[in-house]
Amino acid sequence: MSQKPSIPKGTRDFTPQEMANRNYIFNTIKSVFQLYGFQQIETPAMENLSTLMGKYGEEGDKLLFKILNSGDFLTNVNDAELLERNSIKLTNKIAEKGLRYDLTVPFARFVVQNRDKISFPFKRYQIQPVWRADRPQKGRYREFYQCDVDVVGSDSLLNELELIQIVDEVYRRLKINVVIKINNRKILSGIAEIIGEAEKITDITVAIDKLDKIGLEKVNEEIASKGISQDAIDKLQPILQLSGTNAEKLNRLKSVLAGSETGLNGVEEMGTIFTLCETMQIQTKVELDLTLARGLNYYTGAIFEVKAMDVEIGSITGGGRYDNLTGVFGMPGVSGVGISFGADRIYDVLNQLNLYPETSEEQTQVLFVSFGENELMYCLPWLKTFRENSINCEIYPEPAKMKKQLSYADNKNIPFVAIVGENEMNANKVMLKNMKTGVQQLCSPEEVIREIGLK
RNA sequence: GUGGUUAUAGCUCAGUUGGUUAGAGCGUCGGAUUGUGGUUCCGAAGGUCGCGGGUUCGAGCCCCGUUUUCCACCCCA
Repeated sequence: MSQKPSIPKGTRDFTPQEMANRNYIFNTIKSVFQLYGFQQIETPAMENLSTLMGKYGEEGDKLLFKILNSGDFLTNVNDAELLERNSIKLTNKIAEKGLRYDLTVPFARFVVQNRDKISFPFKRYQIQPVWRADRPQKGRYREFYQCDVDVVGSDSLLNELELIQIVDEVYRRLKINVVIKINNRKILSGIAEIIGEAEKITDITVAIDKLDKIGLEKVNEEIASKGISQDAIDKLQPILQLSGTNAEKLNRLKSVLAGSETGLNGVEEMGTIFTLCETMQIQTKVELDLTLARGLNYYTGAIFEVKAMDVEIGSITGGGRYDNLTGVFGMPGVSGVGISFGADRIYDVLNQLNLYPETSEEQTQVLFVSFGENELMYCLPWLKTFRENSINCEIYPEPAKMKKQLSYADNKNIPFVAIVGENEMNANKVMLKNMKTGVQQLCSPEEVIREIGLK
């Protein structure tokens, strides 16, 4: 009575090889975060649904995984409610927890709840999986990791600079060519204001965000379908087609947005950020892209998006400035800015470009091969010594045939084997074999440590 | 949520117009080789053809449903 095992839609297993590769990404990101003084936190996989609901819009609520209450969860539901078959209403009665959808909202909750233990500005990073009941497809999963780094409680644009520096450093270390696209919500608001459609800011930004994907014509169609006047659309055209250097674009915007205080404010912020980037000699290309909008409505200032140049994949990092994120949890006036590295997409990029380092630090360096109980016992103190010297080693735990033990080393890509039989025990040594060259020699513990240390 | 697509051995995949006992490569295990891996040779194990129904004398193949895979849209990392 065996059944074929499977895992839920949109989830994945990771093999040891894959984990080594993923850890390379996480460790790289982590060490850069720490370089800038960010500290790690974790929050629970599940949150109260009241914390999550309504934070991601109506679409987002549908994508939340809800957790059925334990026990007899129908106790509080009466027959009338059951017969009504209203899923949303019923869900509220039978599920009070859900899996986290991102790391930002739980972080906002964390800040409010732990404000007495935090000193501001609070710089935190968080690397954890999130879950979305989305339909999986390329580069898109139902369980995936986010690597979030945020500063809250500081309005300074130096924070924006630091985030750009972090992006620059992380992708240099990972050897991925990227371009950082940057825009400002205030500029977008200013534009909406100038063309006389300030109310429709969301519809406009959502549409122009698709510009490089569907083209100018379709964008205009979509904007028109949202009830925006032809006059406004005409005014929008020169702005959408703005080109040149960042400075040229900003200059042009300054005159276009002359009538909008918010817009000018945004232009000035961008100017400051570009100057800072130049001063700090950011190597990655930082490009003002007015078509960058990002769907999330809680952004209020700068918005970032990072694209890989050599691979066709969605954005691999994104974020922005959000004022008052903690407001919904009763703590107003806390401004924050942060970005999120999409670890799973970075993983896909590295896989396609094959950019992993050749040797992994996690790998076993020596395998002890032995032929009987006596040999096993003889090896144990050796293993202890090696481990005390930080050499990853293991012993084949049963007296199998040599062929089998060596194949095991081969499959695990272990560079050295220490063969132990009667001769070696009598000499108080091991036969150390280099699996790559095939060369072997009798060695004392010190000699083995030296030999492997040389690698 | 909408549209398309896929499912056959542990993995990657063949399988003719619906016709007897469903094949290959890789991997696994055993042997050639009792203390030497990767290469080679020989052999073996391994399948309710995703699941449920239907058509048919007969279904891996046709029809319906369902689940799953991948892809596009919506949205997003």
